[in-house]
Amino acid sequence: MQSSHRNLTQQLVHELGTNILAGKYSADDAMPSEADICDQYGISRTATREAIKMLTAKGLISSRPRQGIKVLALKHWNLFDSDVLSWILTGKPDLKMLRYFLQLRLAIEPEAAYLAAQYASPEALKEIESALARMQQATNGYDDSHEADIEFHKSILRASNNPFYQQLQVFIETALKVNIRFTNRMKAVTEDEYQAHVTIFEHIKNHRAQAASDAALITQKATLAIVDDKLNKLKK
Amino acid sequence: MQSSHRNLTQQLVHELGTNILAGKYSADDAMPSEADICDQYGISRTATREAIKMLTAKGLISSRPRQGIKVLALKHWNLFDSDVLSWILTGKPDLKMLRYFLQLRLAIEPEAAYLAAQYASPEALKEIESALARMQQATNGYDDSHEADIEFHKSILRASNNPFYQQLQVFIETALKVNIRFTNRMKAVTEDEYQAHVTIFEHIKNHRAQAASDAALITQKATLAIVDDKLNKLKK
DNA sequence: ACAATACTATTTATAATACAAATAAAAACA
DNA sequence: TGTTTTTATTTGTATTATAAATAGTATTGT
Repeated sequence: MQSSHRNLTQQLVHELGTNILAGKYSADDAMPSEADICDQYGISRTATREAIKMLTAKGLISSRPRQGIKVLALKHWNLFDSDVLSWILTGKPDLKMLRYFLQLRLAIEPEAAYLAAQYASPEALKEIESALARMQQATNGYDDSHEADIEFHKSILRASNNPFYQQLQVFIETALKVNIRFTNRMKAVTEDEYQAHVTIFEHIKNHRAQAASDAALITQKATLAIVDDKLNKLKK
Repeated sequence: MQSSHRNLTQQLVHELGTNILAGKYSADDAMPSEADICDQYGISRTATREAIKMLTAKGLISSRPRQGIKVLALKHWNLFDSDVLSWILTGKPDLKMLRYFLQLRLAIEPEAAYLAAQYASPEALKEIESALARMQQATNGYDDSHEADIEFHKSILRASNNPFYQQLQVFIETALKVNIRFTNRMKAVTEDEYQAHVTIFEHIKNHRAQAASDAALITQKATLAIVDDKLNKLKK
């Protein structure tokens, strides 16, 4: 178990969480009992149980007398929990997972742009604009373009003025990171991509909600189409 | 603390969770310490700490030495956690909250219908159809129409074949329950509403993805417009 | 007077032990 | 064979003790 600034319980949560997401305990009954975990990691039952409770709260496992600890089915997992999302990222997501992410981004982001155009505060607008500026600098090599890209998408969610959309920031961030990993570009964001982002921002700034939504939709559809295509070819 | 079939830790999680969502500890430092909670509910530190860890895992609180336990800002809460959603429902959500729900449903449900039209399995289609049948029976007074309505919307999410959309079943269910509470209808779902649902199903069944999405969108927009209107009038 | 440092008190973090409760599996029984 | 009882295993709860972290206070040196 890696040493760290975090306490024992949190370290164990992280360790077991990554293992579960990596499918290490998929053999159904392969999840160790409380006592096993204590032995294996050399820590007390107190810390172990608290870690187990945290994973239970995130929907990853169940823990009952005599039955022991079991990894639950995927449908019980809190997939929008930021820890769970970070563990997905650790666990080598495949193309299918990328498609799942894109399919939800396609729903979320255009509507978030719509809401941002309606409700964004001046401060929220400034945040979007500053992320955009960082992207431009990055095309000149002065900044990390992908980081700025992520910040742009997150700032629109914040501008939506809706706590549910705001909560989805980590989801979108993870989706973008998975996407970046697959497109495998060491290269920065292209000029075309940057211009598409500028268009979205201009529409938001000028309160053209439907136009902002449409502009966001187009990019999403294009990206998803490419991945759908790849997956269809793989099937053959 | 209500007695129940659940164990002490789970009872305490529920108790504290509902209190937090009800804004009982909003006074910043009003959250009691471990020792206080033990006294107040007459239970051991073990059970108390495990409950605190579960609430921490859901993003509701933080707990650090010397600082004690604090309710975190809304943006840290895992709003898509099914427990948190159930506690929102307990906590008398207002019109603004209903709008937040509707704004996200507007994004999710049309796209879910789109995906269902593309990917639904025969079994998934049967589930949608059977929910629809229950709605029709309900117009004749033989079933709970709202329950059937909720089941209809959830079955489309399941049919999407995407774990993220499937995970949002509890969110949509909660959104519908909040909506039902506000429209305050003792009456069943109307014939018009039922027909709108039939249309969506037919499009899904016949793989007309865009038509299914559009049909789902129309109802959502109408509902949101009504609530937006109410809120605007309240501001004046 | 001020800044840096050391101290102290409070609260959570971890460990260890003991026993209670739940329950799956095995044994006894009708 | 089907039902009931027993048993063994695993988690649930309680208690006590000590360690670690840290906000607030006091001290010290300049």
